Amino acid sequence: MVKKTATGQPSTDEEVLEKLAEDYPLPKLLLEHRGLAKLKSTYADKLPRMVDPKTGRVHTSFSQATAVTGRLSSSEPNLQNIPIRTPEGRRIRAAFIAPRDHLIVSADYSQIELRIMAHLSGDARLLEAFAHGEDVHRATAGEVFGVAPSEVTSEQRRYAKVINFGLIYGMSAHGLAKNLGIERAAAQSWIDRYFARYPGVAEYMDRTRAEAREQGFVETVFGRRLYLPDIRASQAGRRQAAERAAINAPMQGTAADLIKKAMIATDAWLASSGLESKLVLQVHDELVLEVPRAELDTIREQLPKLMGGVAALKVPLLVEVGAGDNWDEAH
DNA sequence: TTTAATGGCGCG
DNA sequence: AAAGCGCGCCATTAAA
Repeated sequence: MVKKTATGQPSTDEEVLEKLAEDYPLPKLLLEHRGLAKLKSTYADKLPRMVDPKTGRVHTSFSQATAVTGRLSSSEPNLQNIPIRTPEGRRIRAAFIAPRDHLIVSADYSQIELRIMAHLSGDARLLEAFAHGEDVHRATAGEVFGVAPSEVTSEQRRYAKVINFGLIYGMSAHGLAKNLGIERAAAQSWIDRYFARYPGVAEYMDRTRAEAREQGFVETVFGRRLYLPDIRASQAGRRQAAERAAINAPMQGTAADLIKKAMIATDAWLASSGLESKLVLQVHDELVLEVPRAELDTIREQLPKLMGGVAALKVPLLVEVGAGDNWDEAH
């Protein structure tokens, strides 16, 4: 039976259409059309109309008190959802260009939420993987599949990546099974194997759910709270949704705290150093700057140190920097 | 014409 | 019944 929407209508979302595309030619065409229509209406048609005639730039508005986890949100236009995942979408991103004699620099925290999970859980294997600068998805695959990291196949790494992300979101065996296209029981056994290899993470998840239930809130590393009114709901669905939010919020929220500290540190540094580089955007785990070519080496050297040094967690904070004539090339 | 709900989908 | 967190915005439809 096909998936239903909230109002009981048959769903035509991407997952359903991909499935139908196995048997019919039309769904594929519809997906293509939808993807292109999305790019045209939301970005290609819209953004040029939002250029401020006074500055020649697109100016977003950042809200500091919208997202419950402490993230900023961006609107009118939202510049935190500019496409990057498809070649067609990247052409939109490439339209964000640096002024003459400047470059766009992007500096993003690598695997920030998984690093925070390692910090919060204190799990020995996870801490060690990050301490040694390992490819964490590969390391996880090695543990879960019982092979040496060097023997991990791309398929195994893909599985491990889905598991790692799933953990951050409080995903169930059902969700993992659907995502990987495997049986629920098989998904559960992967989760069991994960927790057997990373017992600190399992304890952390239990501890967080218990804390949420007892206190009615969870906290980030820096103490910002997310209240969870549904954590004791009699309706299981609402209660489980609150539990997933409780699992996710300390990780997403701590990441938000860290990048806010990084923004403050970056602004203070640029202001005090006489540099002409400017912070122009924040995209959750990424800072975007406009940098005079003459300052590129300085920014490349100093910015990762600055961003990585805003807090001393039990794992190093790695920052990846890219530069280019436009925002796409900066990645 | 504006507002609200809905389904869908762009990003981290 | 739902089973994956957090956002904002599009087109469409219906109501105000």
